[in-house]
Amino acid sequence: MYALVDGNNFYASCERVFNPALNGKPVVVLSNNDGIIIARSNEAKAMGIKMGIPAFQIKKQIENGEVHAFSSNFALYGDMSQRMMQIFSGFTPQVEIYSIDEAFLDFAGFQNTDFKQLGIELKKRVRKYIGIPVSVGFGPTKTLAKIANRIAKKKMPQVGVALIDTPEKIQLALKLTPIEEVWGIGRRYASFLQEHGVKTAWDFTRLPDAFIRKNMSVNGLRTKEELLGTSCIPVELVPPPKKAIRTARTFSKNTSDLIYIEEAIADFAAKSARKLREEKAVANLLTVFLKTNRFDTKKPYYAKSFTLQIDPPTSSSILLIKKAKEALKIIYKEGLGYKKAGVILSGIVPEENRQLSLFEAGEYHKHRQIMKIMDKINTATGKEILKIGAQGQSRAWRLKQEHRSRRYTTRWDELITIKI
DNA sequence: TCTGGGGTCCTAGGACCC
DNA sequence: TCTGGGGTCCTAGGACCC
Repeated sequence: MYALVDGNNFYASCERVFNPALNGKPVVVLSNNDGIIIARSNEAKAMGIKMGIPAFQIKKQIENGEVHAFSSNFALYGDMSQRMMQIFSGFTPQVEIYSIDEAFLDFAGFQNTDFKQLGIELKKRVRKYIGIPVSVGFGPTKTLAKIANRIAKKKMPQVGVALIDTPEKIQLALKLTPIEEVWGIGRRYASFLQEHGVKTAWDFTRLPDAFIRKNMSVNGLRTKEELLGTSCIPVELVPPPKKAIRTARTFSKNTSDLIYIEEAIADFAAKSARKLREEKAVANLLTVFLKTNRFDTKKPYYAKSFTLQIDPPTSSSILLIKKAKEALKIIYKEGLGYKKAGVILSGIVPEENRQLSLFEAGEYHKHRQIMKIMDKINTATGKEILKIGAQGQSRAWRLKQEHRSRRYTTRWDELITIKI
């Protein structure tokens, strides 16, 4: 038996933990730059506020206090997430952290367990210690656990726990689940399947294997098997090493200024490099991309990327910034208003497997020492106190965050400063 | 005026090798 | 008139997830 546990309206719930006056009120959380809606409380959903819509569409309701809006505060959500996962691991050591707000729990070997009761207990404990409401779905496969979770949330919100443990319940659950709600069936496949008369998860399991294989690759087939109760997606207790690391931002304003863009790209490269060092890895490919505003119908859309080989592979912010600037110069065209840019590191290998070239050993160790100290200080202070000069001070491209809450759980200095 | 960010996997087709 | 077979690796594009 597997469980899928997730935080209800996770980001909105995190904000409420520190602002209980907002319980029962419409709350939304905005993306970077206060751009779009990325989380909604039930009350906000009930008002018809859709996921992913641009924030300006509900600007009025935010300003007149009808809706409470928060800029995203990922330092807070990340920390709350860790605490929540900690509670999960008190129920089984087999926990796969699937995303910031959800985890698969593997209950292999739990004989004669009342899972429903276990789910209720888990919910209670998370609520008590973390303050976040969660939903729990149990099923014999991960895909069915997902479905059970959805049913718990939609059909039995008072309990918030659902269990699929017999063939009869599997069938019923599949018939209750619209095809577009199935894990692994996205927008494209859903509309394709609907055109072929598939409305529910149950209809999908009636399709011939050959048809699924031909149109949806082996993944489609796997989903079918999982829906029928045969587990083929294992729980991953150890996160696999990253294959790509990316840092990208939308600028709050269009800019054509190469100096500012260079600064932004340098900062993205440094941030990516730091994530790379956290993985204890080095990269041998670096991609820089640059885009104009894709929503502007009056001007031609320009989006280009360029990838450079990094030889020998490195995780040094200094070297990666240098490379990123090179790549930027290749794709930068004067006179365009750029809206978004980013840096992607790939070709990632563990640091210990790194091929050392004969002549760079000295420089490599020098950089390594500098980075180590930099990371140590920045981690200890919780701020980016030490930076490479190229990352700049002006931050003209900085994020717009008009509604950010405090970093309640991770930034004590900030709290104290505000009190004074 | 204003539209996010960070990932993964699969497949087809081309380049290249013997 | 006639133009092999078998394999690997890489990349771009398209699908998916949160």
